[in-house]
Amino acid sequence: MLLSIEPDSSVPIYQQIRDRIVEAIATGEAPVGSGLPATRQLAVDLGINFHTVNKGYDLLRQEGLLRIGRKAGAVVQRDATSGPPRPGWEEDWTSRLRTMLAEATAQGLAADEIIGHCQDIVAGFVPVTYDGPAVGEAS
Amino acid sequence: MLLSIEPDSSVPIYQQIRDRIVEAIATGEAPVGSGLPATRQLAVDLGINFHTVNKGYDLLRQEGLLRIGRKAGAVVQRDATSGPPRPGWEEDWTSRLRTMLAEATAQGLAADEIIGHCQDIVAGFVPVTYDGPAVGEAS
DNA sequence: CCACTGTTCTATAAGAGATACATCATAGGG
DNA sequence: CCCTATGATGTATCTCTTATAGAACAGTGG
Repeated sequence: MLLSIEPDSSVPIYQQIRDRIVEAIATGEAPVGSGLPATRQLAVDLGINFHTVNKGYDLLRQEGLLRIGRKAGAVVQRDATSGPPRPGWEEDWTSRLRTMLAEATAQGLAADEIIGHCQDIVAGFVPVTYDGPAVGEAS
Repeated sequence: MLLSIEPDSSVPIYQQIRDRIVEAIATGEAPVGSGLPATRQLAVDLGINFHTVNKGYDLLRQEGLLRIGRKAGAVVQRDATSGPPRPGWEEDWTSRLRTMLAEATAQGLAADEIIGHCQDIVAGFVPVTYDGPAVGEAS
């Protein structure tokens, strides 16, 4: 897990951490069951405060993508087998996606160009499936 | 132009205003050349401060989607004929889209489901074309 | 005892509102 | 016809609240 942060960006650092990890889950770089770095360790690596990392992890926990425990640290949890997303997630996500696609349309991108971009991006992702041992689970 | 705002949302009000207007441009509800309500008027209608509205309008101006003048107020400007988006826009947009699609993948949505959502949304948009008189232009 | 996470507290910056100022259009009087 | 008054609009400055980021401390399990 190697992620980089832009300290001078307008998006909060904890949001950047959350985004990069979400992308790592989608690309398969952080498969379900794999452990993420400890909050303080990652904070040192990024040169930021560990509380900021903690906030990013907590966001992912609220989204059901992470399980945080003392023993194993942060473990990627969400997959097709761990139940559906929390209620209302799909509506919220669709709404945000709508805004994003509207922006592209307003900027002059044609419909097929937009869909092409989406396909290119999704093609780089792998479906989340859990094929390893129960890392972080009680023995 | 009828737009509603969620005052208790976590996303800033000025961002909501910007998002709703972007969507209105994409759906054709606010075609290029049409005028938006005056900042103070819209602020009264929404029950918020006019400065907040002004900030939302200013965002759209920076994105090249709006032209603000005393005479005609805020006028939708961006279309295919008013030049390309500002440099770096497409890279930034693609990056944000990537995060959004990764989120859906991590939540368990299949690739074809994601693309289907995108197609459904884009199908509700109309290409931005300017077919009216030069509203707000010097005579 | 060591390695982790969780909690509480404190500066700094962003969001939202209130107020005051500058600018332009239009109407009315000279 | 020109000048000025008034209203509308956009712009700038200030203040209050909240969120963000950082620092020190406490709790928990191996």
